[in-house]
Amino acid sequence: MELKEAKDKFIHTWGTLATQWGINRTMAQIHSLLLLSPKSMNADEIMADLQISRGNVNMNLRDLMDWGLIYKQLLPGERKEYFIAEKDIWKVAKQIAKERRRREIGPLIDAMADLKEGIKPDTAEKEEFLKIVNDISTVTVFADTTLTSLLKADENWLISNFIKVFNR
Amino acid sequence: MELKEAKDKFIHTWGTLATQWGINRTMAQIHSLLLLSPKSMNADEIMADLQISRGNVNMNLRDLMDWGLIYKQLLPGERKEYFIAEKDIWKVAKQIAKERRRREIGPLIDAMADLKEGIKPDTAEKEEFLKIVNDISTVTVFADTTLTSLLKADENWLISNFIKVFNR
DNA sequence: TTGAATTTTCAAAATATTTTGAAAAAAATA
DNA sequence: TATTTTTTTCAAAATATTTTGAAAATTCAA
Repeated sequence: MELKEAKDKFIHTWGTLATQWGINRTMAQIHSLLLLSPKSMNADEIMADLQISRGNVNMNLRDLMDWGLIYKQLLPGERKEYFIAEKDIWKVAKQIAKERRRREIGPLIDAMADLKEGIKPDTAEKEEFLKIVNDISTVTVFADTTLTSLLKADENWLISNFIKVFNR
Repeated sequence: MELKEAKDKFIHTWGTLATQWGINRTMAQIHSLLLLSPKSMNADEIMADLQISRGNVNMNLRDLMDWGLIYKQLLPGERKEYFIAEKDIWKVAKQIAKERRRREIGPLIDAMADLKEGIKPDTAEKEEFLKIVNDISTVTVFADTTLTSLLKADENWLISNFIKVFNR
């Protein structure tokens, strides 16, 4: 397998897998392209490389910046904007986890809180309903708290700690 | 807010959020309907309640069983199949985590392993490429290991352990 | 067995999401 | 300021996913 082939495979795999977990294909492809690129790239280069439209590139570069996975780089003497990916994979993983926590767990916590407030347990049925809402609330808040504290921890502590957990 | 209204809100919220994380809306709605239902339900009841087609109900009940979130219940004297949701929210959370680990992390580990095998580091460029693949491999395997060990742990230990982590 | 009840399948339709590309806006230069 | 380059926007088109519903398969009782 040659390098070009391997890179293409990497980009393709990343793109395909991403769709399975709610990230769109193009965003994942641009991300992997930049991850593998030794130098920063501009919109035209990305368009040419992945054969996609300017609007699509622009949109997804924006999303990737929102996710904190790439940075804009202004090169002196260059009009165009260049983009470079965060190469520290631990940071990448943290960013992804952080963003997914915000998107997936946050709204659930809010929704459960609303329901808890809105219903008073004055019948057996309502009590039963509130039991489930409360259970979900507990688990969700727990997951959120756990993830948050993990994300605050630094890499080395994280690894050593979980080697312990794993060896239990 | 009355009970019916709250239940509808719950089902609707669950369904909407689910789409944000790769689970389809109907599957999430059927799941929450069964989660809130004190008794098991058959396909016709679910169809009537959510106003969806038989095929759709059948398909998603099957998926929910694959996820381990609902069980088939054969009632004596009844021809129809009845379905009941796992009500223990800790088990539900574990099942979801387990399934997502299998779908999201597994294929990534495999893909990285393939790339590592296929490329030999005989040039600087290839070495650089392999560095990234290896980094991703490490983080991914770490996440997988961590999740697996967490899933093996029991609820009480899990909570007490993470209270410690959190208080650090 | 047969036939009625129930479940499953799957092509076509409906819906949702992503992508395009050209026009508008913004930024940089002269 | 006027002009050119670059970025952004967004309605329409393309693509992908979900849903329907009727036919086929299966299951069960007699």
